[in-house]
Amino acid sequence: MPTNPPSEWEAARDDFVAQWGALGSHWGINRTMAQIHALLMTAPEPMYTDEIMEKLQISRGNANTNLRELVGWGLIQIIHRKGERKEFFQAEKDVWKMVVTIARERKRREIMPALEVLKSCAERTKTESSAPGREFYHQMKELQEFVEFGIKVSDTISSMKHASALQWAMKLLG
Amino acid sequence: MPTNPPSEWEAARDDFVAQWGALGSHWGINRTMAQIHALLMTAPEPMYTDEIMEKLQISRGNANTNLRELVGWGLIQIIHRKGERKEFFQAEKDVWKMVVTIARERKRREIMPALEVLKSCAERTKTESSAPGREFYHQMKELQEFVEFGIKVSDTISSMKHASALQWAMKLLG
DNA sequence: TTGTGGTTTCAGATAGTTCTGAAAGAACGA
DNA sequence: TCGTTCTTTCAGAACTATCTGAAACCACAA
Repeated sequence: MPTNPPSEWEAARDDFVAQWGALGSHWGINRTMAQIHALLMTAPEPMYTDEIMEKLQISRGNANTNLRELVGWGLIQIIHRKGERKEFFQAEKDVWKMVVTIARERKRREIMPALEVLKSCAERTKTESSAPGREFYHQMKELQEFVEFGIKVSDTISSMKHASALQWAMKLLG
Repeated sequence: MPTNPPSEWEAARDDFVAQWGALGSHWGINRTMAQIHALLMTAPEPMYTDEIMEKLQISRGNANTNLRELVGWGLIQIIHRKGERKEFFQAEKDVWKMVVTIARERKRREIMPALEVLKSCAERTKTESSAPGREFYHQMKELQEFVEFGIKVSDTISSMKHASALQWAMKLLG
């Protein structure tokens, strides 16, 4: 089976997939998971496991695990085609929805647990009387308030439609 | 040399250091680097290498490397005390300044290179004529514009004083 | 049932990252 | 110059995250 020479857009796509993978790994997201996501984001049609394995040269186990993980994040969807037994996968293509999804998941998985620790650190040292103890308490409190505030801002923006968020941001910049 | 029982604030601090380390590693920052940062953030006085090694139970090489890295990020400062030969380290304690610093560095190190790839992907496929090719071009363009916009917003907010940013955000929430 | 096409699991292998510790280097005072 | 104190470097060790591949599993049709 001869492979056609890749068109320019397919070559560019390979670069995009590679870069998205690298970016992901700088941000604590498994490289392969990010690559699969990039691949599906730019796929003209939904893809199935074997195509993804082939394209990224990865094993079935790896593909399966990361596809499930992406489904867990809500970044891709499983598609069942009538008459077809196998599962197809398709990524959300809307950038705004994608960003909102990622923000929601990271908040749930990482920010909230961290916030709990900050709260507990503050709570436990509320009554410290030494100077360093009081200093520590204030710092935890400040950090806690900052994070809570950030969460509120993020939630507010996330709940906007893309257009409203854009309009709001334009006002900030203008 | 007998060690005094740790005060409550010191115990809480250990939790904070551990959690900050874990959080860092979820976000692509080396665990030790994040721990050193947490330690210095909550240090009543500037600390020197041996104290840090002792407190975190890490080797000299590890401590040195990560301290340099933190200096490179602009998150900690080297302090020279008169009469003392060794270097002391001290972290920025202002949360707002800290966040702005992190945002600036991540932009420089990770976002800008990624943006370049997006631009190049768009540029290279500007004239594609196939439907998937055009679709890909539009997607890269959209992503590029989104990122550029995000950078502008982030720069604008970063250049504000903490108080102004707060005021602005209150308006958003209100 | 049994066969087929597809998915999931997971023990062990691999690769990538981080850490250690010892040696070399640098700065300084005596 | 030499000795002391502190910092830097880096080869190899240790650790962690990720990946492979094969076996088990599952759903369905014949």
